[in-house]
Amino acid sequence: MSEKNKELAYIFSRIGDALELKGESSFRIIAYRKAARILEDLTEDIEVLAEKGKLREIPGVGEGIAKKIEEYLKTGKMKKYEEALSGIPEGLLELLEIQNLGARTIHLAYKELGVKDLQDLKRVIEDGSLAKLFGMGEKKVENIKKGIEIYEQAHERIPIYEALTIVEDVIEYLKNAPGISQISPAGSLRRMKETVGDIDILATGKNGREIIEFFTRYPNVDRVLASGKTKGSIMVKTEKGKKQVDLRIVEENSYGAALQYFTGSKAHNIRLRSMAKDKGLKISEYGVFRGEEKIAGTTEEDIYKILNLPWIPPEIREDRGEIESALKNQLPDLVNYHDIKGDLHVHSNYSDGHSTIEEIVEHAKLLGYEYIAICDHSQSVKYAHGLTEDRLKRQIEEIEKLNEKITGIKILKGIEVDILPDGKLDFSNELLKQLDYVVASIHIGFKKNVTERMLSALENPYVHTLAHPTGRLISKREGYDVNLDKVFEAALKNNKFLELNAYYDRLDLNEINLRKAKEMGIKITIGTDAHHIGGMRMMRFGVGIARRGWLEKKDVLNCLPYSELKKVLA
DNA sequence: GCCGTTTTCGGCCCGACTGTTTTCAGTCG
Repeated sequence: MSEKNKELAYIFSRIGDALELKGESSFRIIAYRKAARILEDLTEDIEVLAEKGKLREIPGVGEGIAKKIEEYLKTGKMKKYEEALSGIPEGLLELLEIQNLGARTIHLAYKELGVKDLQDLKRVIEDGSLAKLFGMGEKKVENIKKGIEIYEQAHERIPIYEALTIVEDVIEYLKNAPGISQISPAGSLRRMKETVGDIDILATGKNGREIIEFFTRYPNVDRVLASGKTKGSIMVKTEKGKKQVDLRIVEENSYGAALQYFTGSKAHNIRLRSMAKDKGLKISEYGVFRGEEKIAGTTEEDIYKILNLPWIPPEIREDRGEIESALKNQLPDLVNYHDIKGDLHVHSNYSDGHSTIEEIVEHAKLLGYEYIAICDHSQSVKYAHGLTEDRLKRQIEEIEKLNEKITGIKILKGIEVDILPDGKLDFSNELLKQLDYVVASIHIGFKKNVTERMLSALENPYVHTLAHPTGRLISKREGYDVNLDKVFEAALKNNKFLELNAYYDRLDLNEINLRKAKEMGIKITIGTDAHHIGGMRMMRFGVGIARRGWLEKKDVLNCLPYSELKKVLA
């Protein structure tokens, strides 16, 4: 939320890395990384918490970390950070991201061979000096070399959209593998994170080796990284480069335990295993054990049940309070894809979309929607062929005619009206008044008084929703310079909705902000911002992120049936 | 470094694989 939260999260994470390189106690390292993760997730402003003396109330923040936070907030510096990084060259920490290469080896290479960055590392591999170090050898070096290769071509995270496309194709292919029975995506993909590191698939079947071999013959395979009887790993060619896909085969009676384990998150799993331990049990990817005796493992539900927990949906398994809620039997009843009754943000070929209104409507019917809102750009957004007043009026007429003609679905006359650099809206109130649904957003002047402009838009009686409130693009840009706290307050006060833009590169608001909005009592709309009918399928990512933000059906405007939506918008 | 109705000290999730080792360390997920 606040800049300071992010800065501190970054600092603690770097301290963790630095201490790892220096061979510090692993528990201390874990403590720093945990603090980093929690700060990253925190919606409250750390400065505010510090002022109120509430730092120690944050789980994972004890005396030591609290003091360091205070020191940083007061002085802008942290002695521990400088200490931890001292004597560690700039390029060394980055090497921790390379597969098959860990802190011990990096440290060794640094001490013995003066390796300071990736370039040095490649050099000592080529000249053979790394292999000669104590405990090293040809094969280890060969694996590190492979790790570097993967790091260089595929280490960036994969957008959920791309990952899902790949995994669905691979799973479709795997259904024909000999003797395969159950198949599921696992990992952060199953948790619907906005980006994923790698693609994990879990399956059961009679002959693991045969299934893995079948897997390695997947048509788009670029290279086989590993192929055994329980695990296979391939690089798949995609439009955007090569991506790694892992397949694991487990026994039928371990499927639940393995699925739970490989879905993660790591933090969530550690909590579960701790709880199990307190009960004298042990959880592994093979099952739950009391001593030697296996007492669960076939289904995920069984694993949770043994800990007296209801099954927890994958999207919220992040150790962000879901276990506490589950213990109290107060898990949210998360919104589902089939709860969505319409798409409230679609562009037509009137502005920069590629589909006609009729095509969009037909497609919306196919998706089972009750309504659809056409929200094209307004006149000032020239690059998107924004509608002039005249063209908007023509569109209104077309929609009115279509509404008389078609059955089974309602078309809402909408607009995505720009909030101009001076804070005014791009159309007059007289015109906006004629529309069913008004979305306001910023496309011009990202750095110019964004907060004030949004606040004034939220004061306008004809605006319903603020679209993509932070303006971030996941793979491209940071987002507006905006004070979201103020925007949220204004939305609440004026009874406005905030958008979860489901376009895979936006996913804006993100899960953390969604949860905050929900807790404040602000309702959310999920819109795809589709520019062609194919883009309307982005709704599933929107719902995935909504679930990660703990949203329930009642928190989402477009879960309302048309009759009720109409009343709310009026 | 954090944490605690079993502990204010002594724990902190678990197992597999690999490669380098004569019994284990490093790395991964």
